[in-house]
Amino acid sequence: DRAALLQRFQAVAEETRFEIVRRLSDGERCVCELQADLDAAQSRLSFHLKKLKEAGVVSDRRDGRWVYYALVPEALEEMRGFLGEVKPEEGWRPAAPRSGECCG
Amino acid sequence: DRAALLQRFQAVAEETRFEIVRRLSDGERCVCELQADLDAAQSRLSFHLKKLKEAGVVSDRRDGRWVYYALVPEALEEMRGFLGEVKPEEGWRPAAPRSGECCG
DNA sequence: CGAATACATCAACATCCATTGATGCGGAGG
DNA sequence: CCTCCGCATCAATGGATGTTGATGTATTCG
Repeated sequence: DRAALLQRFQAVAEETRFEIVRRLSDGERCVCELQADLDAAQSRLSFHLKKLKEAGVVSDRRDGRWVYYALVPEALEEMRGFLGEVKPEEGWRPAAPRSGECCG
Repeated sequence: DRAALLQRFQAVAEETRFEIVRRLSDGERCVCELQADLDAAQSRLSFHLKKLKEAGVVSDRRDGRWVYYALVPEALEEMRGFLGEVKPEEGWRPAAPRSGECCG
């Protein structure tokens, strides 16, 4: 789904969430750990983690009173796939302006 | 550079610009072509193309009175690289809550 | 030159989005 | 139970960002 893919890019393309994703790179973390790492208010993290989860970029798991967040590999792979598809292999257009009026 | 990388994600993570990138997938296009394809106002496209260019995602080339925009493969590859790095291979953390207080 | 075309830029406005502090909720433990 | 802790949610605020219409600039052509 194209809208879902865009949503994932939007989720990652924010400073705080970008850093969260990097932190989750080497395994799951609970909110309070991220809170300490990023020196961010708790409600702020909750907000961003929710965005990431809604976009399908992370998953959450409850263990006692802690909630652990982890990356969803498939989501990242999907984004990677998009970037791979659009990347121009070698096929360039020879710049042929439309005949007569540019955009008839 | 980490800030530059984030900027690239921010550039792509917007609906109009996302579509522009898709359109540029099969070669360079002038603004008026994109304008027709996306049915968008000219000043709107100029605004978004500027953002993409500032982020290094596209390059522009002037030919007569037309300006052609094209994707920058290295930029897309860099983003791809990031997603590949953070993607958890198989290494999960066994969820060991911090001893005593969670975040001492 | 002067007119027309392709595009960039600007200011004003609208809209979305992140931050903050307060409150709510559920689980754990005395 | 009652309380503390980890986390989610909410309303209000503020700042960033996209949209629109007008104007500016460069280039081509008659």
